[in-house]
Amino acid sequence: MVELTPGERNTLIQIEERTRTVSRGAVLLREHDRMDELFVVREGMMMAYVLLDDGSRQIVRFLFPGDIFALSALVYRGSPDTVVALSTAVLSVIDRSTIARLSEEHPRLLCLLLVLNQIERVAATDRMAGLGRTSARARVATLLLDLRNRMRRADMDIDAIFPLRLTQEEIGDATGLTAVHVNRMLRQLEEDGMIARESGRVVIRDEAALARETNYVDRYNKLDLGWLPPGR
Amino acid sequence: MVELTPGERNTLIQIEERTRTVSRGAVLLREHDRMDELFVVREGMMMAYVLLDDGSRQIVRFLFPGDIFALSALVYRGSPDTVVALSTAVLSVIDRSTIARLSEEHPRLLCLLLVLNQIERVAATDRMAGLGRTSARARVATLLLDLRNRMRRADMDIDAIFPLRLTQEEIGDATGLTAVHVNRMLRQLEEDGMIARESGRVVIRDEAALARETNYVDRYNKLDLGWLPPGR
DNA sequence: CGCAAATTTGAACGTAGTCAACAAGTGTGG
DNA sequence: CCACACTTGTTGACTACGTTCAAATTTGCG
Repeated sequence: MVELTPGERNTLIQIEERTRTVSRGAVLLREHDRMDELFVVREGMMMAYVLLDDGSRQIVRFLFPGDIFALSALVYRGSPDTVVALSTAVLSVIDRSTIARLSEEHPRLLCLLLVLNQIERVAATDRMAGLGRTSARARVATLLLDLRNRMRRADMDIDAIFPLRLTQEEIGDATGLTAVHVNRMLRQLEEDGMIARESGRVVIRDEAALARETNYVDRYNKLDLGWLPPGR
Repeated sequence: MVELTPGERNTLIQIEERTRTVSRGAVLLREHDRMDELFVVREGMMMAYVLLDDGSRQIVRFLFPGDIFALSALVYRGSPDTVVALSTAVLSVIDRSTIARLSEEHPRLLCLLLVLNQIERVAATDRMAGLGRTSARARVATLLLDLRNRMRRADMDIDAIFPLRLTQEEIGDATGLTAVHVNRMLRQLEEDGMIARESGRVVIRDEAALARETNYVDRYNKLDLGWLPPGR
């Protein structure tokens, strides 16, 4: 994204030194839990969700290598959401006081944090538009494309085939649908030749057609970071 | 929120010096427009929305005094959304290079920017949960409460009565509903004695009951900013 | 005052939800 | 290594929430 200076690179390595491994299914953080650390995903896949009063669940974010989360520890004592590992995952653990230090010693890195935040914020509005204004079929198609692309960013071996690692219920909780209806939509996409499924893996058979169904935009593209201050 | 140092206060005043007034209905920024400035709302009310291919619209954010927007100019050249004034509004205009300067001279202010970002991100996940997992009635009720509270933050005169300044179509575009259904929900809330309406103004008649319908959380409360670096 | 925009209402429709039953996987302990 | 239990996926029938379409009414602006 940006060429880092040796000083910045070293600082990052230092910051990300302390790691923790969580195994598939483990709950890293529960809603309302006290928190005072941030995390960076190094390996694996996770998800963040909220539970509503009536027991229903909304998955608000999937996390892949490179993603920072629990940044809300910078603002709230209690976690706004629950974070669970969908595969065994390795995390860097960062104390929130580190951010204060960073802001003074490496202003450009803090600006980059702001940049990551913005990318996410825009991605969040995309999801909002999807939830509010698109069909069940489009939402499922969008999720599949998004997951594939984000897995690909971490593992360039992934191309048309990728491991889904989600139950249909989870897909539903991410897209605002029921598991039953997700099943029907997947089936439809399969019958229409856009995807195939084989024991937990999804095959994208006709990416162009699938993309035409969706409102998916890759927000990690076309960045313009010309305004950044010089690195230290 | 935080006690600013005189130096920080002066810097902020300087940064926010350049203002612009936009009149009701004016489009400040159009989706995909080139942009290289940020804005802070000083007075008035605005909204940001995206248009989907099929012509439908999703309002992704309402803006009130104190809100910063077009921060995505720090990341993208083209605006991800359209921003329109819902009332005559006064804005501070900030060049994006100012953020770079700020990061070097006033690290704590940049941290506060990060904090604002986080508040918004969490509010965005609330809205996602609302869109994905709550009834039409709950969404409308949540919007009303949210708008009232945010107007109140800028104008403490506002209590149970507030000017809506939105058409039912706009409420629909914010909540993922049709104008027709919004009408029915407003009517229902009115019949149930929770609200009343009088020429563009809404009266909250039973706030407790209304709140019970919603998943609304005021995210500007209970902040914990103990980690911030010292101000300069 | 007149016109366009916004609201209101009713009726018919359709997308997605609910409920239920069964099949297929998956993992675990004997 | 198999048997059993439990989770996940699949399918059908029925329901319901919200949409669509259309027309009448009200509101507010120029």
